[in-house]
Amino acid sequence: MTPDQRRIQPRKQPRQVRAELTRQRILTAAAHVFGDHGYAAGTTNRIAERAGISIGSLYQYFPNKDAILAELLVRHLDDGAAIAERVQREELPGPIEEIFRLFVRGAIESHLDEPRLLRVLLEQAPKSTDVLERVELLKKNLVAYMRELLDEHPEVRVADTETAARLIVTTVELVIHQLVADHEPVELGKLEDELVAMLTRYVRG
Amino acid sequence: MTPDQRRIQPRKQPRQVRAELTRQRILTAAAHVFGDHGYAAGTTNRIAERAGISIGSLYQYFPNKDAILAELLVRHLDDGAAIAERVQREELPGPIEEIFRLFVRGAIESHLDEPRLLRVLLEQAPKSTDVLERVELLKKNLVAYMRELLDEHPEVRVADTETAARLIVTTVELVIHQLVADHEPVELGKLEDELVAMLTRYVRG
DNA sequence: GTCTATAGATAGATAGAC
DNA sequence: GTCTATCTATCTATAGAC
Repeated sequence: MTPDQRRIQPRKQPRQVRAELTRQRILTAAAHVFGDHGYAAGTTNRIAERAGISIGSLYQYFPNKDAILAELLVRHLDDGAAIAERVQREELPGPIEEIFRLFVRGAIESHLDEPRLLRVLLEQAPKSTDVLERVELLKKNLVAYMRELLDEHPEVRVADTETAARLIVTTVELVIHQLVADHEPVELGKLEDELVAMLTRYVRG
Repeated sequence: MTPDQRRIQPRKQPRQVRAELTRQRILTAAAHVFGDHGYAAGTTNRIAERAGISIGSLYQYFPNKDAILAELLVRHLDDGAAIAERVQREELPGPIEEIFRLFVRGAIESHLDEPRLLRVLLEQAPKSTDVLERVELLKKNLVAYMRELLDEHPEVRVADTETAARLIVTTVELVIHQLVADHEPVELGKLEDELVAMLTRYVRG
């Protein structure tokens, strides 16, 4: 950026900030539209309309429809990774039940915002190889971490920790995707309790 | 049908049989096409091509694309219901672990044929209210039956059997959808064992 | 920078010949 | 009954005015 450009716009709301705001408006609108209508019926026209801009403007911020989807998914994955990291730092100690509870609760939290959107993202959206790789990598990391945890924790008595880790990660992911989308928050507490109980009793043998 | 009509076509391959055969050809082709390409890219043209008929003929047998999807899904649901009934007749006696094994194995069996198709049917296909109601009803029945089973079985020590039944049915359904599609048959045995173990230890407290 | 208008592509579905 | 040819609708994406 040259000094000239800085002098031209000395007011508030410099270009980049305003542009970033519009980007966010589009992403938020897209999240609602995809969540409400699904992938195919979540048209770029609808997104632009909901964002309060024209279709032409939308294409100034994103090269195509799938780029919007990809950004929404990456955003969610980053959330998930952040939560996973947080959990991994916090809870080396404690009973296995508490560890599972942190894990499950983190997963629930990261799905509370837009549960219907997430099902669209993960189930319907055509994923680019790039995004697919990210998903696979994140899941692989989770499984590896879970296996390590099972191997090291004294309470755990399951034999095949690799299979167990995959089963646990898959179960938590899938059950939460479905249950968060279908149930009221008041019931989520109970489901969390039962899911944690199921996993705990499983690994204790 | 009048006597005249009977006399006009005395050969083999009466109309209805041949028509039913064509219907089945279309459904089989559609199963492959949807499984391979997904919902959106599973076009009626591709289905007709794979079935070896023209697009016009296809529309003589089905009113629209979604009717084909719906019939495939209903067919699968009927399979599932049949298996559930079979299990319900067989296994009042025996340890809870064996009951879960029948349940899980039945679920796996009914997904072995066309796992990728099933994911498309259940995740991507826009479901009509009619089909949605059928799915809900089947699931409700399964949950009710599972709850009854938990309530009556002496080994079961879980408190909230309603929530537990829903968690179990959801877990089996989702985990199997995903795992059958993703894994080789050789691994399915291990996953079955672990899933059964998880459920058994869960309800035993 | 934002808009309107529209190009370009492809889908589902139908008409009408044979 | 089956086909080809085509209609209609709808979507993504772009061009060009302001």
